[in-house]
Amino acid sequence: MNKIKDIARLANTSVATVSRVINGDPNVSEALKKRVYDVIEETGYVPNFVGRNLRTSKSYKLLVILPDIANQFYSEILKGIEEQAGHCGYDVLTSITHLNTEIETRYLDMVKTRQVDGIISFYTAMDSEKIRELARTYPYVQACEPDMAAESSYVMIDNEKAAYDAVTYLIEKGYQSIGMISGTFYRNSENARETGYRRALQTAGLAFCSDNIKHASYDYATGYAECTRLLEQKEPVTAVFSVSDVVAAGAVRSVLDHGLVPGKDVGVIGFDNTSLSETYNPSITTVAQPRHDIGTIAVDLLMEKINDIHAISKGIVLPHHIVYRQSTGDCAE
Amino acid sequence: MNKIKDIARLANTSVATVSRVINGDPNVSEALKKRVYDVIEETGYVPNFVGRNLRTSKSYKLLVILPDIANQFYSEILKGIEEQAGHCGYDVLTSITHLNTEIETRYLDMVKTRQVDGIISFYTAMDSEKIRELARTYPYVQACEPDMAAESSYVMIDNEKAAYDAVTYLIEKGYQSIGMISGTFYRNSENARETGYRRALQTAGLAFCSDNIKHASYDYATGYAECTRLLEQKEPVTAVFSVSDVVAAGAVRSVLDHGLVPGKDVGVIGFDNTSLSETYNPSITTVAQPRHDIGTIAVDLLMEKINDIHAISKGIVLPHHIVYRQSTGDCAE
DNA sequence: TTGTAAGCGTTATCAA
DNA sequence: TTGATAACGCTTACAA
Repeated sequence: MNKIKDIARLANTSVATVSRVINGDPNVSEALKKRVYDVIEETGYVPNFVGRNLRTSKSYKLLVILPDIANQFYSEILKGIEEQAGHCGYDVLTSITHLNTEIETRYLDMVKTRQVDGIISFYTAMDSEKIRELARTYPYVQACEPDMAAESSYVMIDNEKAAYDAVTYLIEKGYQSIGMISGTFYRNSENARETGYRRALQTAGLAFCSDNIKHASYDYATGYAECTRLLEQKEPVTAVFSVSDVVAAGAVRSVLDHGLVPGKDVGVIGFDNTSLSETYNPSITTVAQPRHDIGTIAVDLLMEKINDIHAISKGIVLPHHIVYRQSTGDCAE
Repeated sequence: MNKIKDIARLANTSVATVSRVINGDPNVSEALKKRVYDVIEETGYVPNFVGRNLRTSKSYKLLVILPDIANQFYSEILKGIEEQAGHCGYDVLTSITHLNTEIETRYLDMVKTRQVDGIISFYTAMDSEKIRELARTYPYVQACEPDMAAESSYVMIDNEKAAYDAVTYLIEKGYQSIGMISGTFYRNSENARETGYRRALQTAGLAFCSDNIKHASYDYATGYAECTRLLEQKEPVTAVFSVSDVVAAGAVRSVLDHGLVPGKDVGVIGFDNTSLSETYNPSITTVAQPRHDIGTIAVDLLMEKINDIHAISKGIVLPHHIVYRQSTGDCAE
């Protein structure tokens, strides 16, 4: 494998000059520049970035840590991240933890071991103190599901208000007995959304009944099962607010299997506006997050920390909106 | 930021010894080892892997290049890759090209610039000659959608036979006029599947009509639109074989909107056994690929090349199977 | 404009 | 068992 030294020898010049040519330094004569380019062309030389990165203490790589790629939700966010990172001259690498702390540790270490310049994380299973220490010392930004105790920069929506808005909409639609299918993983947002759910009931003067909050994994089957419980309990619900679209899809199916009509007999609202909510039959009303913006802003926040690790940590809250579809009787067939 | 030199000074020893301790060299006295560990603990020292990687010419990182993360299909494959890579002491990084050649080039270069030890690619938009040269010189394995001219190792299913099996099943179910919704991106597998479709018709003595092959993007909307064309053309089809589940979902919806019953009036088969095919209403019969095995085998093939870049290139073909669901009248409600 | 040489943080060779 | 030091491939003062 050719190194810069070989190129210098073949082009009859010094490694410094070759380096200058590679890095577009204008202070190289046209003749020499051409000679070097020719040799690079001939030999197919590619600089070793490990050597470069060591010397410059920069990798121009960002790492995005996702809990789970199966979640449609992250696709559009990632596009925003890549777009903005590209503007800043950074490449984006992604890793998936599958909610495993050991794996997460390995990837978090990539910023400590200088293999990436910063990290954007969408979920952490680590304890707060560890993350706090990390965020204090290395560029680290949280998105969507921040651990507030970490005191890092973060970007997210107002989950409490989002839930409040969704449930309030169900109430406006005339549904009186509203259940919620929450989750068991993302406790921060789940708690916030449960709070919003209760506040909406309270504001409307509806009674809260703890039986009406169920908890599902983020999959279709448990969404189906928990909705079934809500529909078959002593005081059945007539509407369901779910913390995820796939769970809402399971719920809709349960409604159908009970001989009820989604959006008429039973209203259903999901969360995240994933393509499933759009394509499911019937289509599912859902709370949409500004995914692209979440991505670009996460990068901006990270850049601030990369440029100055002591930059003040910012929390940025972005607006959400509801997408109205058949499962609440909107957007008729 | 502490470096190995600092640790050596604080522990009153040499950098060589610290390096030995870090790397678990047994030839270090217990006393010294403890002293070094204590200092590492106190200081929170983390070795700089860029320095290490430069010295050892190894990164113990693999890069997986995906065309598009929105595709559910890759999630399980990625798990297989991560599992097997873990066994081999490698971390897995992922990048998404969005089918953009420029972006793909940037990520492919990571193996040339020595930032990763090898690459597994699920789709390439580059021209064959470039990929051939890359695969000759660096560890590079193709999965699912190989460019055969690249002469790299690869792992995939037999797409021709998979399509043949799917269409033959529709014929066995009694459908006589079978359409196909192919795609416009993954030409290798699409061509193979179109060939399999035609061979199945031929084998059954059914006439092939070019009007019966439509081409959709890999999304719901065009699946819906193309199926609509198949159902409304002069000689309407009574069954549809689609190269992707999401397209099949659109097709199913179109069938419903024509007042027809999927799995009875019109049979539909999708491809990839993504969760959508399982959860869609009605559920969708589909061709399943051995996703987990595709992942582990891709890693094995890559390791062979990492250990010896001149190792012979292997093509591995894995079995597929059909998952029977409602859209072909199986697996009754 | 060009070249020499130090240095990035590590590992590994060699000698002690 | 330990330590001194060269080397990995590159960038960047500094000197010429």
